[in-house]
Amino acid sequence: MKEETRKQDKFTIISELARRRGFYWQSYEIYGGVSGFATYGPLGARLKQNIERKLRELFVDKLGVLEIESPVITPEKVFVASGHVEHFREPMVECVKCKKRFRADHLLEEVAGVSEAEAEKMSLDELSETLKKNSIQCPECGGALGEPKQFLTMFKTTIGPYSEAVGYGRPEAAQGIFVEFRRLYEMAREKIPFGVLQIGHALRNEISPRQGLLRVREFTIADLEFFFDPEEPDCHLLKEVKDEMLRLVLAEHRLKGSEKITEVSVAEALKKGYVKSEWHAVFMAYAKKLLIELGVSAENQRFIEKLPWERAHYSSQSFDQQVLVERWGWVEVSGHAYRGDYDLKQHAESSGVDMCVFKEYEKPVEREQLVIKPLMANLGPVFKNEAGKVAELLSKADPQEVEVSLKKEGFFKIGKYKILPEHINVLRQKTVERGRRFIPHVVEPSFGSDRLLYVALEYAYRAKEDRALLNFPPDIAPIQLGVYPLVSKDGLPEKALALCRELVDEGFVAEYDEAGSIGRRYARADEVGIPLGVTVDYDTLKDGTVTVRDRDSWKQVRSPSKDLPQLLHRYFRKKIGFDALGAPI
RNA sequence: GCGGUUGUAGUCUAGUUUGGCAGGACAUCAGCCUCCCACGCUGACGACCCGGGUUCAAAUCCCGGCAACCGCACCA
Repeated sequence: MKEETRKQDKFTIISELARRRGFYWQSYEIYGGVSGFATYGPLGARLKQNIERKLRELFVDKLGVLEIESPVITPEKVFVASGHVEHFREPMVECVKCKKRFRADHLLEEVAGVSEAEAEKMSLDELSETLKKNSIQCPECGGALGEPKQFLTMFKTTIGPYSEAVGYGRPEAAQGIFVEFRRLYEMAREKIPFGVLQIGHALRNEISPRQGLLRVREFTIADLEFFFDPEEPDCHLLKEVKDEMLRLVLAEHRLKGSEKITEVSVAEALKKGYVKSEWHAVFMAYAKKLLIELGVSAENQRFIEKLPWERAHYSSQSFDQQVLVERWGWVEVSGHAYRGDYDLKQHAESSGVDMCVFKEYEKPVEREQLVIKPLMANLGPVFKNEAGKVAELLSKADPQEVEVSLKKEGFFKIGKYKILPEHINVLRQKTVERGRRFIPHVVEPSFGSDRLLYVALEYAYRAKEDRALLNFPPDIAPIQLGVYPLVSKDGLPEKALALCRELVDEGFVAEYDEAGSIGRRYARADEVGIPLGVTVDYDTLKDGTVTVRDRDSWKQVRSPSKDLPQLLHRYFRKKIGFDALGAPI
């Protein structure tokens, strides 16, 4: 891209506008700034809250998902169990001569022809050895390579005064949900399926974050872990979104080097097996609708299926929801991973806590079961002090086998012990199974708040008659109303200020402005995306009506100020449009 | 992390070649004007990325750091 075009591209314009008007900027500016960290100003903080509120409305209010808030600092054990300590790192080697750094595993793949799967499994020592064996040198300058080192992309810290109590800043909010699964399951009244949402900060020590809000080291993630029974994978919400169209870039096409878009309905995507789980597909549909509500039209969105080696270690199928932005092309705004039972299983194993759920059958299943009961009175005298061991072995034996062997041979050999019929009772016992125990499967939609905010900004940006305008959807606009006196004299300011207070009292985010000409104030308001302007003029003094101005069309309607609260509430709830706010002028 | 380019009020920028009072525009604030889209007038506020060096004197030259942009690399 040419320097000139870059100067005017939307990323530059948005970044400048964001800084100037207080949406966001780079943190720690007074000390020169630190890349990968952003501070949200008054407008940005509010915009972000509004976007997150929409996530809550969608998932918590409508779908009944539970929301929690858990710590960022996490003891090492958790991320050892989750696999992050092992996988959230890159082996790097540095050239001794030119100091360039390379991924050690990638070098082996490219230069020595080691397969990707193999290279990924290697330890540092193995990598080092293989590099030496193949006498691999710096691909840039031919210099010698140093020892490979791990670059861990999690932030490491210690908990309390003991250096051995290692902790990490979480790179995702999901683990905070998995480790609390038992309690959350109880709070869901032990009913499956259910979902848990967490919106909070996550940390990733990116090597070189350079894309403004799109890649920061500390960011806000909205992880929704949805737990369901893999044997009953049906989603009751499917009917609501089955006809929603999804634009998919499938792995099979990507493997052939194509980014062909397959446009199918949710129902079709499932039928054709493009998306493996109903819940997965349903959440993708909701994600698409959410982005539309944030101002990103369908044709500027797509879901790209991750290739096996691009997927995170826990995932068996993943789609990234991407949005087209001007400077960088397609960028990820949400990830949709099928995590299976990976995480709960890992935590169950590491912690020793059972992560199974119990699901009652509609009708209990009666089952006749073969049971072996050792008759200790008879075993004792024969095996003496080994009798206990024999009994234990018997409890592990397959009853079926025991019975068959006894019938056929007249005895059953277990280890070095010979069991005769009189040593045991073989019973047919009726048991009633009332349900099933299993580890739930998880589908995870995971949104990056900061990225949602950036795309909402970029898609809201319009240049109109040489001035900037942000046409946020009214329900995410950081400021809802601008209230103005037409001129600042003759009692109009007092009247307007009173009206503004009244509207704030009614629960609106309204701002009063009397500085400069009315045109200038409209322009100022447009630039931060205030959807409606309410202007008090001389007619207001006579008949109590005010003008309401629409940010996008600049149209105006006239309405009695006393009707405003009710009308505006309906407008911001999307019950009525702008024209219904009053009489045309 | 590497290489190249760059860093002047909130924003855009002049000045850097050749060291010598840092200037403008927009925005903001106060006042005037103003009956609906950045009008005009008066005034005010406000900057040389940070640290060190050379020099009588540094925005300017040199060194180091930080940051941004571009390229490379990286992005579980």
